Amino acid sequence: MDKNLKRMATMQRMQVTGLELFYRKGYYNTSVDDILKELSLSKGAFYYHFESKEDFFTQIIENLLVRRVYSMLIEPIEGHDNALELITNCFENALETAVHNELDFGFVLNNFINEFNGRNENIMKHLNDILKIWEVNLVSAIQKGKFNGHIDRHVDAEGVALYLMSSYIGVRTLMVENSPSARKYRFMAQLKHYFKSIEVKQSAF
Amino acid sequence: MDKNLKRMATMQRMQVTGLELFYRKGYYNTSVDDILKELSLSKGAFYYHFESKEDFFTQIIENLLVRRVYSMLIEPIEGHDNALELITNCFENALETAVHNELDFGFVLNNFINEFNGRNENIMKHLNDILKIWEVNLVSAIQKGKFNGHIDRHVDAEGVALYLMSSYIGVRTLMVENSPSARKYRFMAQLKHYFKSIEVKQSAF
DNA sequence: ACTTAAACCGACTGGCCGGTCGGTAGCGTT
DNA sequence: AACGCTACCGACCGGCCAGTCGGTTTAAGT
Repeated sequence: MDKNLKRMATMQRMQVTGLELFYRKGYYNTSVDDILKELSLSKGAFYYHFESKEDFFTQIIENLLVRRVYSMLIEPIEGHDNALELITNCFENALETAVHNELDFGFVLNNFINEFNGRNENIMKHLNDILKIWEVNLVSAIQKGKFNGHIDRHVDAEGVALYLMSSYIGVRTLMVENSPSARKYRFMAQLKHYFKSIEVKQSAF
Repeated sequence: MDKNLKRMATMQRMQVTGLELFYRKGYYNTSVDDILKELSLSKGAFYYHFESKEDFFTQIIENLLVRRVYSMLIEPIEGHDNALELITNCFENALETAVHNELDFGFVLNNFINEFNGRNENIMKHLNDILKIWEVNLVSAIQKGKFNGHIDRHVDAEGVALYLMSSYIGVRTLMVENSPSARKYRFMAQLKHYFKSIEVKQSAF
């Protein structure tokens, strides 16, 4: 078990650095040696722990990406409060980390999906699974909102989820170069506008 | 001039095929030879007409991308009719071509921006210019809509433009794998919802 | 028929990158 | 002290790719 710890620690270090570099420079434009140089490790170490570059990336998805998407985009919307408020705060926080140029997982997904689309079916399946998880959880949050009387009963939960995911993914691309902070602010304002159009109309009777 | 025509024709063929392949496989994953093979041309022909792969791509942006973004995303919203209707129809058409897996230029921009972000500043500038043009035209269409009494005077035109671009770019990523046609339909329904929240409220008096 | 230049050919180079493999350092076990 | 195993080293291989260059084809001009 002690030995296993050593093994795990090295693999973890490689994966964390790998994700960081793949995110910044893209999968195909990051060589295995790039990652190894960062860690002062050798090719031998890499291929001792992983079968191939693709296997390495697959494990990164399963060990790091999935969990971080959970903690950043899914757990925050799981409560029983007003779903629209939960989602608003969740997006606000996620975009705030994006403003600071940190790893942001809606955008990471967008990047990787674009890079692997039509090129690596296996990895695409993994990435789509994560999107699916996000989507399912958004849908159920919205349905909960309808049940709790915060959201208009007539809205299409899947449609709203799709629209939310779309706008989030898209705004991240638009934030990469031009005044991310201002764009985040504008985006959140419009999101609230949109939410007003689907929340229950409480006429002032 | 006759000679120039030959020259132009060959360069045009290379650029059209180049854009097609860069779009499908990515810039860095498409070799110059890939493009040449498709056209039964040789390396010599390529480097006779273009200085480098990067120069080639820059010319593709300026000669093809810019124009097609104009005809697909900008000209359709330039009229004096109801801005929200114009934009709705424009997005509807653009997403319809996307459903059929054709070149779709909102998505092309997203792809390329992700690929070049942090890697090639020069190309990024060109791509951002196109986004800027799109944005400016959306903003002015919305302002026209406010002036013409179709859109609520209190809305933030830049915010709406950003939100529209975001959602469009994002939904294209989400359409690449899962039931694009159904998602297009859902997306358009939500877009109309959103538009209802920013159009002028005409109480039925 | 001869000249000239534009257009195009394709073998080659140098560098990078994923993956291999024969070795070895360190450490616990006996 | 000898063994054996995990973790790691780094030289090397084969393939790919952007870019080069000496040469050939084509066609217009004279």
